[in-house]
Amino acid sequence: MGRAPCCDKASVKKGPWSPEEDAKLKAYIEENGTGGNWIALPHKIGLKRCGKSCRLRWLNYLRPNIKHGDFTPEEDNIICNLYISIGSRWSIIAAQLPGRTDNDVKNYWNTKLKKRLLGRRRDPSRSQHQSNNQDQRESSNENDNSTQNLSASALERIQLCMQLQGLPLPLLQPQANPLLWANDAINQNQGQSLSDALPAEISSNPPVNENGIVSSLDEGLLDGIEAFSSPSSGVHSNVNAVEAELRGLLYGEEGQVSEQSYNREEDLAIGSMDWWDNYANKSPMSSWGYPAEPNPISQDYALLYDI
DNA sequence: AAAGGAGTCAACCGCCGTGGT
DNA sequence: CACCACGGCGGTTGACTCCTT
Repeated sequence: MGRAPCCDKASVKKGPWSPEEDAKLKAYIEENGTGGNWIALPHKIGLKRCGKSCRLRWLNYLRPNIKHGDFTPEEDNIICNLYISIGSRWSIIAAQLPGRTDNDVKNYWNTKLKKRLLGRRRDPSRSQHQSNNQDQRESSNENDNSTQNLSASALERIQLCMQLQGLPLPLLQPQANPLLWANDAINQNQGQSLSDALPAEISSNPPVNENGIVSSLDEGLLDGIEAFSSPSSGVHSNVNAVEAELRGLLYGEEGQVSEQSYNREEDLAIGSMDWWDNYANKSPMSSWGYPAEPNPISQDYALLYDI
């Protein structure tokens, strides 16, 4: 049996708020507060709106000191830092950004930052010799797409997997850096089965069923790692590419990630260790390409979660 | 100029945690 | 302890705008 709806869906208005509705809601709350009951509020002021809708409208738009648009580089830093550390905990992230709402931050991440961090990929069709052969172009694009999707989803899913496995937060555990984790699994265990390649933390609590098949939750993640680690795939160096790209982006080298940086083994060491060590242990903010300064947010979060 | 695609963002949906009874 | 109502949250949707062809 499902939960009773919070309001009569048939009688409430949906969709964009009119200026009149905004004015009513704003005037009432500024004078009386919410009264501790959002559900009852619309009835009090004669709005044909769901209480939740009123709450959302107030928190995301009408509330004083709300900032819209034009996120600053510092705000980008905070969002990226926290997203990598804690994932899509938008309310926590937004709480670190005065004037920003969780909805705003979420939208900003999904539409801009994620693409900048995960979505921007070198386009082989541009760097390779131009070909007039349509089949070749399609083939190239296909490979590019699969690599692109793989990199992004693998990165996010590695993070998600770790969180769900209850592993230590990467922020304070460099050895748990998902990229390092993937790299280690790949580079130290070439030729082994994936389960053998998994780190102890995962192996001791494997997301696999009795048949040795990974749970649906982690299939994508492990697909990604399989593909990275497959000797025949030739794409395992894309972990390096992701790191190089992250560094390129985060160190302000936008558009300057070179051809060479994508397939050089040195990148593994440079990208993994420097990036994460800087991020986790030294001056986290400096690793994002902006002036180094203490990162009270990380500290606050560590305190908050007692890690 | 028009059509289609891509990007953006406000708003909705439904689940979950919590506090009150 | 169980139940209920509510607030909070993250994921998703859809309308709108802008861009490209």
